[in-house]
Amino acid sequence: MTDGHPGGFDLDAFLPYLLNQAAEATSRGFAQVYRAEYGMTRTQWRVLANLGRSGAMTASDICRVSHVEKTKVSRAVAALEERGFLARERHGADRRAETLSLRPEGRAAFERLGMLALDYDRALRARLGPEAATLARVLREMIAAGAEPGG
Amino acid sequence: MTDGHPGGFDLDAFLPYLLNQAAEATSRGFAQVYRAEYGMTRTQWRVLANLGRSGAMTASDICRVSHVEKTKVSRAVAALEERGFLARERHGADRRAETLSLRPEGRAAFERLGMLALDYDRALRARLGPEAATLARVLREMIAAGAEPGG
DNA sequence: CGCAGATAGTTGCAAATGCAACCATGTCGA
DNA sequence: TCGACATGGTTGCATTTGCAACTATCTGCG
Repeated sequence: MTDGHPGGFDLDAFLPYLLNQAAEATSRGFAQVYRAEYGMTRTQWRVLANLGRSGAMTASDICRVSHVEKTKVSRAVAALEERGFLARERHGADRRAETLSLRPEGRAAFERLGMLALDYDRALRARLGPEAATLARVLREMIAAGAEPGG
Repeated sequence: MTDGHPGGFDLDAFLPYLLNQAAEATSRGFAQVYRAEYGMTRTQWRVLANLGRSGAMTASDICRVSHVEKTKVSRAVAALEERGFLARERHGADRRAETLSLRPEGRAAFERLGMLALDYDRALRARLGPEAATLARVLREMIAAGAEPGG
């Protein structure tokens, strides 16, 4: 499949590369959907999905949970608010933070996209066969563990 | 971990999301390396790695093989050439295309980074245990198949 | 031949990103 | 109570990206 590599490095076996390619390929497909339907960015979709899943939370909660840079979250939140998808409310106990929660429009978008995502995922899993479940489990473990060799 | 979702969509089981998180986490770690050592971009590293693996090839070959946008490749190639890492040569048969090949500096960088990547990958696999091999195989299948449910 | 596409690669421009700097608030210990 | 430092969030700026043109070359067909 590949020719000899002096140091023995084989790009086709390098996990970060494989993960990136697979992630890019699968994400690109679904990106079409939320982009066409709602003109949303990948980050916006991720923020929406997190809020849809976990209910009200702060921006830094989202950062922690989704491992997305805080400026990315900040701007996605601003965009989603602009569209009326979410509301911010000063957090009672800590006035630096604000509690984010989906407004009806945002919830509707989340539910519609959630349905489409489910379809997408089912199709993907159907193609992968029984190993899809293993894949998902291993990925979850990697993410939970920090996914860095040195971490 | 998650509460009930109206449509049954579960973000924690959504493969594109999991793949992205895992890819981001693993790539970020290695990005430190080629960034610190050579000030390279992710795309530049990928182009370098492809050239290092497959020898001389054209930019569009790289696009096809690595599924990277052609403008990204174009700019990465320009940057790598600027640093003296690669040479372009007009393709004999097709004068639109140019054959890219690593120059000694580029090859040296590839070999050094290849070694480091190998270490990185080994550490990652050690953490994952026996399922690392399965993971790699499934990812390769996904990539080969286009990785899109509809494809 | 000569013209209608395809394909290789670059460029312009708007949008998205990363990083550091920046406020505002909160926490903790002397 | 005060000052040092941590944390939530935003903003500025340079870099990177994506997409749509655009040039140049190639291919195929009437």
